[in-house]
Amino acid sequence: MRIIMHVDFDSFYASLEERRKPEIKGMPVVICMYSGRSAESGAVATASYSARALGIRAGMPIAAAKIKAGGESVFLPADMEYYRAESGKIMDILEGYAGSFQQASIDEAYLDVSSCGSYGAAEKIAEEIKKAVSESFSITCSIGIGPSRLVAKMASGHKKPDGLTIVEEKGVKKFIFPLPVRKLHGVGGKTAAILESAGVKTAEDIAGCSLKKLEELLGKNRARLLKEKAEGVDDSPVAGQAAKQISRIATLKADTGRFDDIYERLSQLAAEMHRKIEKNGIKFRTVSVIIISPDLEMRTRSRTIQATGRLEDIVESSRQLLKEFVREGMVARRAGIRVSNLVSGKERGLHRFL
DNA sequence: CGACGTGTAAC
DNA sequence: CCTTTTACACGTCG
Repeated sequence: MRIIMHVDFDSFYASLEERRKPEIKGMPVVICMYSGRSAESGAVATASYSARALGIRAGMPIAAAKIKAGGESVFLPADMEYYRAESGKIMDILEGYAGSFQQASIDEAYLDVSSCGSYGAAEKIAEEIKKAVSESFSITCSIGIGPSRLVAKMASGHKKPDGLTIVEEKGVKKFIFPLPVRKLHGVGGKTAAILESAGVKTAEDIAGCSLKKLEELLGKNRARLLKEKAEGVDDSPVAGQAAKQISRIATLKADTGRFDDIYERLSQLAAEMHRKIEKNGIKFRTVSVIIISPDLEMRTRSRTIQATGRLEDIVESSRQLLKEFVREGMVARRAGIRVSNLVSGKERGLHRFL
């Protein structure tokens, strides 16, 4: 039987800024992604716990957060380079405690600690990790331990910040069943509304629901995946996975339908993306252009070509795709670029044999 | 089946 | 007033 740990750094960006600027410690700290179109346009990336107490949440417009904040609070621009560098150092420490390891995002990781033998031993490791991370990096984290990634993740979310929650196999149903459907990973507002209007309110309701009925509500695959989650079933291994797509998107200074304006920005994004592609030795077959209109609707156009890693191929494909958008009279608030159908650099492709 | 466009979700 | 990046599912078309 496996023992999996999920480690989640508490309000990570805000915690790093408080460490850098001790004078703001304890104040409501709001880390912002500024879009650059006006002084305050943008969204909240992370709010410290004292900022959350004021009702400030990730994803909220900065202007809305400022209204909630009132007086004594600190709004800072996100410094992603710094956060990524610090994250990398912490992840290196965590990896040392795991049989297998998977970084799930900049501030989350899964550790397979099965080889420690017992939940008691896993708890000791978790305490050691908290101590090491706190001493070396001055941040707290919340840790969940369970028999699967699914349960470990839900456990880490149970008590925050600085929490440690253990859910053993025998306690899984008791832990999951009372949860409102919205709390299950993969259930957002839309899905929750569908389920609730069908009288399905808790994880236990999902578990008790026939697969057929659930499929009518959500479709075949989502129904199966959600039922497994509600029942606490998850066999997915802790293992890194190759990326399947790489994208870059940016907000434009002003809404525009002009080819030249959008093309200039797409070219910059393509160059940025290409550095990452080079670094990873990746090739791709599909290039997409993403346009977000002033009413925030997303549109994409894509084109599949011969496997390539060249910047010129990204730029040329995106030029053609953007032409289509402009011809259709599309106006852009934001514009971006994506490569997918990734092929690892060494693979030459099956066409050699066909 | 592969390609394409959209929707949902999480961080 | 409304960021950024990634993943997955689903419908449609040829």
